[in-house]
Amino acid sequence: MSIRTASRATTDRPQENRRGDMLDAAARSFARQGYHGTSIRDIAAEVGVQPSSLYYFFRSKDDLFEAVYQKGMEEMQSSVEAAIATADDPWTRLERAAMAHLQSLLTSADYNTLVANIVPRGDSDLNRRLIRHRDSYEKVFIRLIKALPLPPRTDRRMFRLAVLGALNFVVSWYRPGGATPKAIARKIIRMFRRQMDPQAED
Amino acid sequence: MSIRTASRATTDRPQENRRGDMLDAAARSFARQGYHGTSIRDIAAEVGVQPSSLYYFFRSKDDLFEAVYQKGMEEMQSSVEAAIATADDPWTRLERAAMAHLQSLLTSADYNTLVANIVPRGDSDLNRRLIRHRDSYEKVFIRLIKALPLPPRTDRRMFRLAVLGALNFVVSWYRPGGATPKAIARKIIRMFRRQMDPQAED
DNA sequence: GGACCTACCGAGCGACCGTTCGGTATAACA
DNA sequence: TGTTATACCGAACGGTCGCTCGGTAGGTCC
Repeated sequence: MSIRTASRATTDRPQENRRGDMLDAAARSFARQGYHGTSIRDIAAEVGVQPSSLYYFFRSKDDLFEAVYQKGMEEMQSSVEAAIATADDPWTRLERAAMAHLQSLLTSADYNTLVANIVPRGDSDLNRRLIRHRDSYEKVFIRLIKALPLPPRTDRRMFRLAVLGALNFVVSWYRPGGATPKAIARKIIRMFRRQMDPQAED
Repeated sequence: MSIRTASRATTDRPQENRRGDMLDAAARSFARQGYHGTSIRDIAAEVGVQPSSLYYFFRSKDDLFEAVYQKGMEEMQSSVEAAIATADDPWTRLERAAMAHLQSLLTSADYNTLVANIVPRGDSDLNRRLIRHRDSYEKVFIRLIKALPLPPRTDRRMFRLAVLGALNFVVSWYRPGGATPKAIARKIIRMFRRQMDPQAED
C-alpha cells in the first residue's frame, strides 16, 4: 500500500468542497420555509456560493431535497438503533426507541425538523422516493413491535401506527421548557403499555 | 316587513357572485398542491375568472388561504358536534367524535384534506391565525376528555394530544378499501379506553 | 335619467423562479 | 510542461409569481 493509495486526495481539501455546507444550508431552509418556500438562491446565498454551483453537486432541487430528507432519516435510524442496542426487554426497547425518535424530532437539528414537518403526500416522483425512505426507517418499529408480548389477535400494524402517530404529533404542540422529549416519550409509551401488558409496573 | 327588506338582492344573483366557487377551487388546489404550490392564477383558471377578480373578494393569497382553512375547521367542528349530540356516555361521545373527525379528514372533501395536510408551523402571521382556528376546533376535544371518568392524576392534556396524534396520523397511511374510517376510529379509541377504564366491555 | 354600487375584466409591473451554459482558477497527474 | 478533472463563477433565459390599477357592464336607488 503506497502513499498514493493511502491519501485519498478528494477528502482533504484540494480546492474546497462545499457539498456538505450546501446540504446543511438546504436542511435549514427547507425545515424553516418548506420545499416551495425555499429557493435555490436562498440556499446558495447562505453558503456564500453562486446558485449555479449547487447544480454541480445536485441534479435538481428535487434531488437536493431528497438528499437532505434521506440524511435526516438515516440520522434518526442510527440514533434509534444506538438507543435500543443496550436493552433486552421488548417494552424497554420500544421506550428507548420512542425517546430517541422524539429527541431527534424535537431537538432542532435541521435534518430532523425537516423530516418531522414534511409529510409526503400526493404522487409526484419526489414524494414516492421520500416515502420509500420513510418506510425504510419505520422498519425498525415494525421489528420492535413484533417482539412485544401483546395479547393475541392484537392488530400490531394499527398499534404501531397509533404509537407513531401519538409520537409524531408531539412536534405540533411541544414547547421547550415544559416536559422533556424523553419524559413525553416515556409517558406515551407507558400509556400504550398499561393497556396491553397487564403486569406493567408503571 | 315589506317586500324590500325580505328580498335581499345580494344573495339572489344580480350579476353573479363567485366567491363560493373561488373558495371551493382554492380548497381543491391548496389541498392538492399545498400553499406555495398553488398560484392565484391556478385558482382563477379553475373558476373561469381573471386572477385579478380574486382580489375583489380576498385581500391577499394569505387571506384566501385562511378563509379556506377556517371553513374547513368550521365544517369539522359542526360535524363532530352533530355526531356527539345524540350520545350521553362520555366514552361513547369521544368515540363518536373520533369517528366524525376521521371521517372528515379522510373523505376527500377538499376543505378537510387541506386541514389534514397543512400543519401550521413557524411564526408567520398566517400560521398564527391558522393555529388560532385549530385551537378553537380542538376545544371540543378538551371538553369531551374533561368529562371522561379517568383514573386520578391522569394527565388529560397528554391524553388528548396522544389521541389526536394517533387520529391525525391516519391520513398518512390510510388507503381506501381497507378498514373504514369509522372502524379505525373505533379501534383507536378502544385502545385508549381499555387502559383507562377497567370496566370497558370490548 | 343620472349617480352609485357590485362584480368583475385585461393589461402589466417588478420580482423571483429553476435551470443552463460557457468560462476559469486550482490541483493532480503524465 | 502539457493534459485532464474538480469545483466552482457569472450571466442570462424563459417562465411564473403576487398583486395593482384603470376600466366597465349591469343592476339599484332617488
